[in-house]
Amino acid sequence: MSTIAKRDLSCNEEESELRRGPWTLEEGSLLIHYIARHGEGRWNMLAKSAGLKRTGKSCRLRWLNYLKPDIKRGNLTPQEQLLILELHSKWGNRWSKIAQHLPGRTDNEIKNYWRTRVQKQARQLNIESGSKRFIDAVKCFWMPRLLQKMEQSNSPSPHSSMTTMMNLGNSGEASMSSMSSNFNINPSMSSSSSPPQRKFIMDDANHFSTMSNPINPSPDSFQFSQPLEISEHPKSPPNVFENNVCSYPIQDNCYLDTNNYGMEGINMDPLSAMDTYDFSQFDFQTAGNGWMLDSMGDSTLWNMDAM
DNA sequence: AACATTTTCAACCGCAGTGAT
DNA sequence: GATCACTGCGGTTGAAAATGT
Repeated sequence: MSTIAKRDLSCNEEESELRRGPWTLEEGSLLIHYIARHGEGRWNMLAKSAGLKRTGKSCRLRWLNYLKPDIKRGNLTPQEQLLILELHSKWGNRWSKIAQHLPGRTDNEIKNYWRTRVQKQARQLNIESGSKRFIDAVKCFWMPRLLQKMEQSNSPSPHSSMTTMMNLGNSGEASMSSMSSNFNINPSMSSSSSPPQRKFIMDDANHFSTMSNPINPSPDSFQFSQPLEISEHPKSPPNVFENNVCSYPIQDNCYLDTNNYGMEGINMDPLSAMDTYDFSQFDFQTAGNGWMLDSMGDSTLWNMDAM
């Protein structure tokens, strides 16, 4: 153990008494009640004062990742997954920063999601998870599928969930817009029964809406409560975004232009993208392991249907 | 049912940044 | 400016749970 780690234990004479490993209910209860009375912070002192035989660090982690009342539990929604993908493409492994935009989700949870789900996909595609190829694949397949799932499960109150989720920064430009400003989700890519084709549109007022009929927009829209933020990230391929027109860079010098409000607009669905994209660059490992069918469980998004 | 393998995720570690002394 | 204590972040680990054979 390093000297720093020893220092973290703060009092060597107490080192042997410090507990490690999984927290017990009793410890959690002690921590909750202490914080309820005295608030959080000053973790080393808190640990001692609360009578916990834990390091301050351990207390902080347990509180922030598990015990804090506003922690959201359960699977990440498609909306949240989509946001993680998008924000990661901009900021990389800035888990804490990404978590700030997902209320109730912790950096640890997002990090775990990325490592266990997203990187797994990358491995199975035989591409590096941070590479441009992977980002392209995410945008061409995963994001449209997530958007479709969002649309399919368009719960009774999409407004509230998306408004919460989209409560981003205020530097002025859209992040979700890069993949959702206006493009079609073609249900043919995954379903034998075909609901009407729908479009995702974001207007100048950050209204993010879906439309089954572009002339007569449906009411199932939601609004970004603040202008969305985008920031430079070297790993992110360039997006062209002007006047709510999004062009996807799907290959070098080749863009999918979503500048079309009509039903004949260019599809962004995976099947169509497949027609355009040169997938010979991917070394798909489809034989034997069935990754496309089973790799994501309920969140199987890159399935054989889509391919 | 039993065992093996894989997946998940809570917890730990080391490091960097910051403020106080 | 040097040192120390503390906090927060990102990477990693390993036990438990889930899944496969």
